[in-house]
Amino acid sequence: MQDTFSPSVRPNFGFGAGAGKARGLLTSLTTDMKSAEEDAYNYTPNVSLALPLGMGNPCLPTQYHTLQSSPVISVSSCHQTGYDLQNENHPVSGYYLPQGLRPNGAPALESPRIEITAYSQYPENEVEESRGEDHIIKRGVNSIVTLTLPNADGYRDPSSLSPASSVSSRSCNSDASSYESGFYNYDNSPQNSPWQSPCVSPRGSSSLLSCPHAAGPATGSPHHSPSTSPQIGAMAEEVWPAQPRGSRPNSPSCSGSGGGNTGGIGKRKYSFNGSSYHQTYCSPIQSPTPSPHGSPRVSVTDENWLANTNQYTNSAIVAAINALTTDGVVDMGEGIPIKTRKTMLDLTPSMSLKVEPGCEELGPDGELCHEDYPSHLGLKKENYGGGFLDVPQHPFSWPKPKTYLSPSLPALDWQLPSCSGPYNLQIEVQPKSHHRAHYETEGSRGAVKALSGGHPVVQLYGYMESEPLTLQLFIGTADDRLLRPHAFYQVHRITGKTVSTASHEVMQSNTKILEIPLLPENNMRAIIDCAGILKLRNSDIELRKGETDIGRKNTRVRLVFRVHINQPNDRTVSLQVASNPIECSQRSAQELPLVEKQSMNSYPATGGKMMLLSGLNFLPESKVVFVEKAQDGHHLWETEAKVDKDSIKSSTLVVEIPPYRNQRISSSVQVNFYVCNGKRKRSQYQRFTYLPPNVPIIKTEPTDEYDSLGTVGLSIHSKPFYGQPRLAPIMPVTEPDTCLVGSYPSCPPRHAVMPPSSPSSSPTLHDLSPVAYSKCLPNSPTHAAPPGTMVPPIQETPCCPSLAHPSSPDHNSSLGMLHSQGSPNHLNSPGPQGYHHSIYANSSSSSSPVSQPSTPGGPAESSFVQAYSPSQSASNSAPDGESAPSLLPEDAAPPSMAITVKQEPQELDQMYLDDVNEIIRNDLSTISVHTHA
DNA sequence: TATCTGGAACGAAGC
DNA sequence: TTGCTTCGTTCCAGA
Repeated sequence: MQDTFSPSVRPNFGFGAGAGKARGLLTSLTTDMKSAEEDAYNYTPNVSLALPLGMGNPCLPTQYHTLQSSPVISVSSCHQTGYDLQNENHPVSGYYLPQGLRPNGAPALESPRIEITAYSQYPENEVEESRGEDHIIKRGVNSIVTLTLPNADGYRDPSSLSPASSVSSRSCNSDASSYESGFYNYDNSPQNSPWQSPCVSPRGSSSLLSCPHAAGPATGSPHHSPSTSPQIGAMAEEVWPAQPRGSRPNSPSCSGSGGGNTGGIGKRKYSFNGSSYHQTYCSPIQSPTPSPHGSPRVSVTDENWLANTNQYTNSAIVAAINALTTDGVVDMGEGIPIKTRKTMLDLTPSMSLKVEPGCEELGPDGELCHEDYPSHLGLKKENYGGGFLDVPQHPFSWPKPKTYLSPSLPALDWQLPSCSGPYNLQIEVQPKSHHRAHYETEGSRGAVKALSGGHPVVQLYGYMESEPLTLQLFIGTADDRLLRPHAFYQVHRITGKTVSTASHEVMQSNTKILEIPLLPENNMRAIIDCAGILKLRNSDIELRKGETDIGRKNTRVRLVFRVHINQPNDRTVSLQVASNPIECSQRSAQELPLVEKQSMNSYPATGGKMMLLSGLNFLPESKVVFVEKAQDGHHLWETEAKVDKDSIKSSTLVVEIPPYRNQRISSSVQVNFYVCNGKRKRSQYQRFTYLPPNVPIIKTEPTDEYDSLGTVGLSIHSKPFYGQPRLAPIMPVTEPDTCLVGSYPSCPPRHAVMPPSSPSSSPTLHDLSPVAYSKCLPNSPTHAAPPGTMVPPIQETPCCPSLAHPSSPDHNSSLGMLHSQGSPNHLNSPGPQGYHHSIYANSSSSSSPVSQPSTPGGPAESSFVQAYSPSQSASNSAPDGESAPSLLPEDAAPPSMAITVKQEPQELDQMYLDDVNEIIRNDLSTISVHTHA
């Protein structure tokens, strides 16, 4: 949020070219805005510049401790590497590119921004840096203004956090919060928040020297960004006026339209051409100057904002101009909705609160504040007492992990690997695919459960220290874009007798994070029985400035787990894994067909075999459609499979595998199929691989649960729902964890550290090393990949080849990965689809010089991925040994596969998501047009 | 009694 | 513009 302007971030600017460019821009901001925009949107070539973190980032080293010697204004545009790949239809290659622009997934790092560093402009004292939401306020030595062109900071209001576990928790949406709402939170985004930038090694990397900025706000804490928004998530909550339960009045929507529950007038319309959508993109909010008041954002009036079709850039520019004209002092009041202002004001006081010991306890990273920490409680009550429901502290406590020592934790929208070096974070037990989220007006609907009836389980492998760690959990998106915090859902802490796992909430960049202890005595394994999902009113979120996502039909989420491991060298390794998608709406859960398992993942092109599908909401009229798409998104083939109507049950369905359109394929071909219950009622895409006729099929052992199904004598394979395959208990399929290009040392062999099966580890692996980063990040615009490319958004390399069990059927995937470091398998991976190679402090950087490929979206990677995707996908999709890839010689697969196999980057085929994506695409294209025009 | 759940009503948006 | 459908949000009631 807010504070994103951390010194660390600056490094980006530090890049020679980038810096120079930036300066030029400054001088000609007014006139050159367009170019800036273009940069932002197109991810122009500055690839090198784009890499925020990379080696190029000089910042890292001294950033925290050293002041910059000279003011620097730089504009950098980073590329996102892999976003577009996923979009099949993006007219604009850069759809996702504008990172800053889009909260969606664009890595903050890549978003173009303008940073202004004023050295002595502000008395050190005057500069208060708040770590964004966090409460830490630091006095910055230098004031640096960072303007993120496109996005604003607020991904979501900090305020949006519902009071922890309290049932009556207030929604973030409360009026108070609205102020922030306007901004997309990119705070976390690397761009904005320095500390999060991977490249930075908090403690000392000499490399940083190169970055003048680094010194930046040394203010003591990298966390603090001068410009940071005053708001603190927690504070916001507290500030909110108490809202009677069930009353809608507070929601913006209500106020605006006086309308119905859903938000009447205020509700956004989904037409992209119209301005309505634009409204949300608002101003760049970050105030360049540290505002004592706490309002960090540069205000841009809505009118102004709206006027521009290129809101992102324009706003950014405007913000920059404002910043310049005001010397960084921005009149927050201007352009900010009354409501917002009010909130801001309210928040002001909270700033001080931020400086709470509790937060500090966690570590230098100001971002993380434990709301629940006892130490905080007192403060909260005192300060926020009125109308705020204090969340009871969790009775459990555990030794405070030292994981947060690193000031530069990655932003929540960063794509992190699930394994790195010896460590591997895995979801041993996936959550159920449906979990009805509760509104603030409702009581809790309980913790997310596992399919088996228990709860999700997460385990960290490879960690041998005695020091406990903290597992972070937040609600992430599950659409086809990069994984990022979900704007419309927050994790909700569940407490009670039935909850065995300690936890507490923390706010980071307007996203509530549940922190759960990972204890050595528990084998670094945590049962997630303390996490529910809170639904925020769409109207509340959509009305926020800068919010670009729409809530309607955007009801799918993923549980995102992170762990930060401090290394001896003071570096921090951050791992992340995301669960399978979870449908959170009541209606969807009741109406949409869901395929949870399928008896086989692959079969010869001749087809004809019966496949048993297991899931929910199957109807007599359900249809099963096999689809093959080209990389450009075009349908190459589509056919309706024969369904055995007699055997249809609500939870099982038997379908005959249709023959593939080409019976003579020489390599496996991945297609998808879905179950359709009618218009707009389709299941997600399920993967299926057609094998060359002559390929021997290896069958996996049927799982117990399906043994009886024998109707067709089929064994069911658990299927990864989204990107991640579900592991069958018996035959755990290792998801091909992909890593960013192997920059990072491969994960330890699973046998050594890992459990036999790794179900859901997210595919992420990226090299965090700075070097890798620099190389990777800058993907060429090409990355923007042709619209509609099926290539996974982010190219990941199989992260831990070793992860694949030799014994596991999945093995193939591992093979593929081995050969190609970037395997696209993440297609399935639920997790982050793009990884920031961010290991900010990662020691391993050296390990993989190669990191290049890992770059999401990097051209090279793309191609690479394509080539292997088939196999990978196959492997991914078919964990069971049947997948062709495993069978095929390593050499054999690649080339041909590239041609025949199309990978679906995202399996979100839900109509919902499609709709949303479509809208966004349209919107973007419109913007793009304007920009170029 | 409080919490969890499932179901459904209500109203607005979308078509 | 109207009517129907879809969806989000709130409310109710039972376990």
